[in-house]
Amino acid sequence: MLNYYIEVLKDKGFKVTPRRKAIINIFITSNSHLTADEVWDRLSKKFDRCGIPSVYRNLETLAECGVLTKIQQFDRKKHYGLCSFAGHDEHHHHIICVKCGKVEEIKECALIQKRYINGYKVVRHFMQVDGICDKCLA
Amino acid sequence: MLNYYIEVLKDKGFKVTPRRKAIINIFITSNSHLTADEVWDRLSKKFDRCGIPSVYRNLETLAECGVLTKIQQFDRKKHYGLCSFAGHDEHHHHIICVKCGKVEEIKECALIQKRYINGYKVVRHFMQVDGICDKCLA
DNA sequence: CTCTAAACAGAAATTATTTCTATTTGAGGG
DNA sequence: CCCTCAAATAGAAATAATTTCTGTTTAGAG
Repeated sequence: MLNYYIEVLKDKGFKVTPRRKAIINIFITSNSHLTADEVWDRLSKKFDRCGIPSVYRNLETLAECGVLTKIQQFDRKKHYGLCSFAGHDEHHHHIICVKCGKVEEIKECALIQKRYINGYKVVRHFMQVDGICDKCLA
Repeated sequence: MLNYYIEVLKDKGFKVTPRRKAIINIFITSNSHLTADEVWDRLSKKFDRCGIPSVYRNLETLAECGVLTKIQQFDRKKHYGLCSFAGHDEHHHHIICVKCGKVEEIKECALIQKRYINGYKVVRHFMQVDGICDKCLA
């Protein structure tokens, strides 16, 4: 699983550094979305020296690669979740469990083939669904 | 137009204050989405004394009423746009012109009637479409 | 008109994020 | 395996959006 994401990183021309591997692992094991601060906390336990600017930069880089996806929460922090569609070019969005924070991919999309809406030429769109996952429902 | 939004405010049990009327007017005349800072700039020209915390609070209040809608941009500021569906309970999303910033309502939505996706019980969802409006296309 | 909760100003605090500079390191090429 | 260098990094400091706090004002119900 880690190796797959590393390949995505390489493919996009980014270096595979210990921090980046560790950050991906943090997301794999956390099974939830995390903020820069939360990632930094966990990263600090694995590395003696660890700057927060690197965390911000790496999260942004990983999001650029599609390894992570940005998640909209109701605080003023940026949240990121692991995206299992990384590397694929498949159009998709995400659903997030409001209880446990789990992130999954969904393919439902009203707009995938629409080029114009209300006379606007569509440039991009994003959708986020918040829900409660099956485990949390049980 | 202003009066319509004022009614929405009243209906929700909020007071109709000079600042709030002025803020709504700013959005009506700007015909684009604005940040707290931009609203404050314009408000300061109409009122001698004008605190930025009030601007933040009022934008949040107006968004709560549905008079304004929050718009996701690629900076780290909160953006708000006037919503002409305020007061209606009609399900809708927004399309924003990436050139002039105009905001319009759209009804296209893949999820309106879906209660479950991937086994998740859907709590809420939001979608934003970025595009180029007809005027900017011409 | 009076009263009260809501709205307000202004200053100060908070905090997420970015910038800057010097140092280190991954990985391609010899 | 070593050299090289652009990319990645640490750490400190700066930035800037937003919130909190306190005391004052005001909208609107009665």
